[in-house]
Amino acid sequence: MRIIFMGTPDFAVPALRALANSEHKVAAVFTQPDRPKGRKMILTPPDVKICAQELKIPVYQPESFKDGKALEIIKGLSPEAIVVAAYGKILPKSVLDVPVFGCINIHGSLLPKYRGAAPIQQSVLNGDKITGVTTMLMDAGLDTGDILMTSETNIGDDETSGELFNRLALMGGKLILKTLSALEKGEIIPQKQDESLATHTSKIDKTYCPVDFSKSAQEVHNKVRGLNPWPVAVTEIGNKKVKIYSTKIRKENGKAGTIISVKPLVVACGENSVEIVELQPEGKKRMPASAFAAGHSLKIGDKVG
RNA sequence: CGCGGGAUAGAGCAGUCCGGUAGCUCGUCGGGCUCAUAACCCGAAGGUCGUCGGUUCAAAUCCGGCUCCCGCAA
Repeated sequence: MRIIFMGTPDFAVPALRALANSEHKVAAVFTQPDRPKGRKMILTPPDVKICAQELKIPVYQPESFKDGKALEIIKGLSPEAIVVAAYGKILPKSVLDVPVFGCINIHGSLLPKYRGAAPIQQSVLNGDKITGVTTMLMDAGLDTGDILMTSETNIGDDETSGELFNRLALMGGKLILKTLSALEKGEIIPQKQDESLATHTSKIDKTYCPVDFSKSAQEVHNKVRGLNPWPVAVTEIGNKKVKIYSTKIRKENGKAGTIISVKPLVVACGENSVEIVELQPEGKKRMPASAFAAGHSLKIGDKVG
């Protein structure tokens, strides 16, 4: 099948690679324009662009679809399908209507649950046990199109968003191949989404980061792993701002938000407690919590948060 | 010139303002105690104080250049 691929971050890369290595022909890749990133605001190309260049596939980075130029390019490529994975732009109906097989989105949740921006992190934050990837036919709404195929997986008790991202990205790559070949053979009956089960997720930003130790240890743990590797849960220990990279749930109880053990470093929560395993103080590198404790003479009863 | 923190023993920190034999917690190694231990006690090893230059009788500390690391903001 002749396809156009649209995607931006690392999540989309395995799908692009899977397609490029398949019997399908990736005629072009659309991705977001290069953006300034990092401390020095260096202009950085999206991961998908880097991958596409390596695969010698033409790359287009339109700022907008509004002026119709991008539409002309897409029509000129005469794709049979457009595959979209975390592209980060809304496609107008005029584009959706171009390919005969339609525009197929790879979404990082089991739709209709978690429509929208950050489904993978949201599923970890909520402590879900099961998630997956969905391929769907895009329509004018936000992740509201008919479902083609799904693939499920369990979320590990200590799995981080980053780890789940990687797994789902690979699953997405496999699923899109299955979906395309089934579509070609006419073996798929698109399923309407059950609107009564639909939920939405918003973008994750740093307002999610502060940890509330009055919540249960499980909720704290979910926040820590859900926000890893970005933007990372934060709190304050000994007047220092620290990011918390990983925690373990423990059964001890105590006054919420206080240290109940220094070695290992354990903080009491509203219910049970969490051991802080790895953290990063402001201006410092990541370090084991034991190292941080060694240099800051923390005491049992010290307040955290 | 976006704002800011940092580089000192294997790790994490103090010491820098006010120059004068480099210290703390942890780890490591040896010994002791113990049924036992990640607990406790005793002891030991381990550092050209990021780099280059300047001032000085004397620099981790004061002055200037350079390199690297990180937080915030975007």
